[in-house]
Amino acid sequence: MDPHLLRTFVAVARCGSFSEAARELGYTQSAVSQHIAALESDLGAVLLRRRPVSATAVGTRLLEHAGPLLLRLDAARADIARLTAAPASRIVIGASPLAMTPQLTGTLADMRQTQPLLGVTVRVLGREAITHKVATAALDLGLVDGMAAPNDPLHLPDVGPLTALAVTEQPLAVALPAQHPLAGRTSLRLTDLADARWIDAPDTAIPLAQLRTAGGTDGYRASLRYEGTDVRGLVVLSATGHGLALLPQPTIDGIPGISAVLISAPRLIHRTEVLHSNAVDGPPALLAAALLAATQ
Amino acid sequence: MDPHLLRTFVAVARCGSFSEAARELGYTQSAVSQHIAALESDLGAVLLRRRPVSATAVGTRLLEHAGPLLLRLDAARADIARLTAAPASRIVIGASPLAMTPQLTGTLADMRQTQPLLGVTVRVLGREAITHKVATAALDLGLVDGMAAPNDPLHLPDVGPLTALAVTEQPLAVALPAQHPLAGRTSLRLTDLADARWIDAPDTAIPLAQLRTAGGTDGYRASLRYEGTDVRGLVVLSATGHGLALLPQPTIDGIPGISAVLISAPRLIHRTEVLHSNAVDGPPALLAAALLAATQ
DNA sequence: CGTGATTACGGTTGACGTAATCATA
DNA sequence: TATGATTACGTCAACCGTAATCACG
Repeated sequence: MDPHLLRTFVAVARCGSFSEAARELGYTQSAVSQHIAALESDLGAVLLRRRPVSATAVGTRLLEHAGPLLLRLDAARADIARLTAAPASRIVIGASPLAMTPQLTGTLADMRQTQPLLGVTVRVLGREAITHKVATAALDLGLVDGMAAPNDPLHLPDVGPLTALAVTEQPLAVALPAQHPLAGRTSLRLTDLADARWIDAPDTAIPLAQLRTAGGTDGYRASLRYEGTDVRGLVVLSATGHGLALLPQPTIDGIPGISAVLISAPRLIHRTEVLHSNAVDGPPALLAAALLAATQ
Repeated sequence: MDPHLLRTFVAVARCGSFSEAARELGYTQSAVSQHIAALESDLGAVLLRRRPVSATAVGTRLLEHAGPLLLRLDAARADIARLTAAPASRIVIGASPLAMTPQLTGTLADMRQTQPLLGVTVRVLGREAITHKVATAALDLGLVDGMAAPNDPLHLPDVGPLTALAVTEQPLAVALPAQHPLAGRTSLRLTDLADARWIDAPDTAIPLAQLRTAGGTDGYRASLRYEGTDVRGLVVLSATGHGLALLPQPTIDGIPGISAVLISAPRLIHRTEVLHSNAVDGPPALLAAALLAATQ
């Protein structure tokens, strides 16, 4: 189970073609064929059906292992490189849309005044992408938001020794169109909305899959899938009755046409965390410390 | 970053000796030396100090990556082998001490009546060991307990695509000696006990480290460390005033000399989960389903 | 000095490319 | 028949062992 072979395997499975994967990896068709043959003989199972190429049951299972494995391997490489290399003067921050609160951007502004030469890039991404990219050093710092029980850490994929620190906890609210029958309420139980129509915006609002897990039901059906990372667009959709969305209360409060109704049960909050490789020094760690200090 | 090299590296770091690691791995001293040299040149950093052998800062960091990485690699191997091999008639169950409730052992007894030929082994272990061993197929089924927010899954190390299903949720209680001033209370806030003396029994009761995380304080100091997996021994220690322990309420209720005082805040419960490789058939999956069905 | 890590060197193995062959849409 | 996977084979590098060397206690 050489990582090279695994890498080839995932490439072939993704491309659906030996030759295409070979091109992508800079190998010959033959080498790819030999890689797959080596893996299959090593594991004693057929991993791929050929012509057309598709993963068998065993192959599919192996893919579930291979992804995280290769990610962690890249993360380890990148982490060691980060320790070895000199600290950069440029810093790239990845943030999920709801993590971009005025509170956080404010402290970032303060930070820049003390270190004006620091080149800063902010990149808005989905939550999983941020975790992966922080681990593999494609980002210096991550700001991730999500839903959790009070004082509970977010459930982030385990991609290596990263430091996650809570920055904010805000109440959760449903974005209801102003004319919605429940719009007048001050609070609601989440389960009361299990049969409503929701907008599934996994990279922006709380993913519906998470609501189902938290509620233990298979409700929270999606009327619309929203791909992308723009909060305003989601709010506009919600205001015009396309469906509900679960968001931090301050984000939706005061927006015309929308009523923010707090979730009273189960006890869940919206949480933002800073994510970085747990180096003690360097601009990312300093900035993380500043964000943490500013919000406590 | 060949896994072979990583494996050699962790062996050397653990043994504190190239020659000892060579013996353990079945290599020559020379091969081990070459492995370490290859790793160091690949990563461009010195990983080990020699004479005596100890890990450098970079080496220590690499060790943090290498452990989980190699574990996942073993898990992937074992998982594929499990899919390929015929289902065994023997089943090995790993359980953390507090997961061994009459409720669970009862359903296991029922199960044996329907499948009397099934050879069953029960092995009591620490939580981490169970997760690792289920992932690497050293166990067919795991019963793990822990502390969590209501309806929240346990925070288990991510060692691959395992299925974790909730079996029980029980209230948490502190085991107080009967003569303790707070023993008469029906419930307590956990933070009120932050300055008390605790027994740190990470493999039996709730680990104190977790209490600190949940409470956000660095209290809950240990007066005694209890290694091992025997609940009765822990209770005896607690009854004779050696320190407090956090346990599921039913476990301590009714034991003479001990008062079980419920935890009212923060909202935390004791949860038990069944853990198994998510195969759909075979004895482990059937047993997991039976356990789940019996407790809902 | 002696134990233990490193370096030198050789044999074997394994990996990849070229090219021929096979199989399937 | 054409595209694309497999097999055959040659070359080259990588790996590990033997043995000599080096270095620290």
